[in-house]
Amino acid sequence: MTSPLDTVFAALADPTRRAILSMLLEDDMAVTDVAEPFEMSLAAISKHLGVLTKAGLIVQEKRGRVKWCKLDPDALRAASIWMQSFGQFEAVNLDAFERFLETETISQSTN
Amino acid sequence: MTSPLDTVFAALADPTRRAILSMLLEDDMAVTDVAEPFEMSLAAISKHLGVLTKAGLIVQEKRGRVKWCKLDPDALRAASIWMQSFGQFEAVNLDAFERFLETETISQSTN
DNA sequence: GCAAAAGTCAACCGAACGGTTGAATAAGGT
DNA sequence: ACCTTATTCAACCGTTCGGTTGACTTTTGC
Repeated sequence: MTSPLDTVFAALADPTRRAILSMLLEDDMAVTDVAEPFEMSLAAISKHLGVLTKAGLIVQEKRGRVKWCKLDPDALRAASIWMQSFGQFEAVNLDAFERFLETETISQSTN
Repeated sequence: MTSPLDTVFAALADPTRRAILSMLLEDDMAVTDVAEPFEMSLAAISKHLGVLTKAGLIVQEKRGRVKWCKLDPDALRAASIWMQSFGQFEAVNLDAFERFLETETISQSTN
């Protein structure tokens, strides 16, 4: 048996997939549009979206010939709850968080 | 370049490693004692501890011939902060959390 | 009706993962 | 000194991962 946390964390372990989640945080997107900023094939992105879907992090809904991807925060919430057992995290420090997101973005673009 | 989040989430993606973290949450432990409840070789556990160490989730300190493992919540905090950008998580619901930990433990023992 | 667009599928590839075993190293106990 | 305990190392093995390519399906626009 594999716990849902296995798939959620495994999905989050890839920088491309985290970047996709960030993009979807801003707006729902079609598969092709998700793929556009990346330097890899559409098929590769399609696979990544499959991983995110299986992990329950996004949902995909086909309308016409385009498949829309939208964030589904429930699985993330479960994982977040798990993590908070360690370290008794205080309320999010937004300053630290923004600095953090910035370095994340930079390290992505230099992949 | 690989982001620290890559290694943290990858480390968390394995149920054995999450179980080890749970154990270390209660107390610092020697490698042999960490290995005891698991049905795999000591070498395998040693590898898992290596992964957790590289991810910064634990620290290992050798004293005499035994190597002590203790939790290091800093890396987890960073990952947790990242996750909280999705879903605007409210303060932890402790009831839900305990139910959750329970199912986690069960799904582990039936591996 | 047909070409183009959106997306997936299947086969393949090299690298990383999770485990094993057996040998090696280091420190303690007596 | 020597056996035991604690832990790692190295080599190996099968499976999964992240990517590619090329063929395929479905929908749309003209």
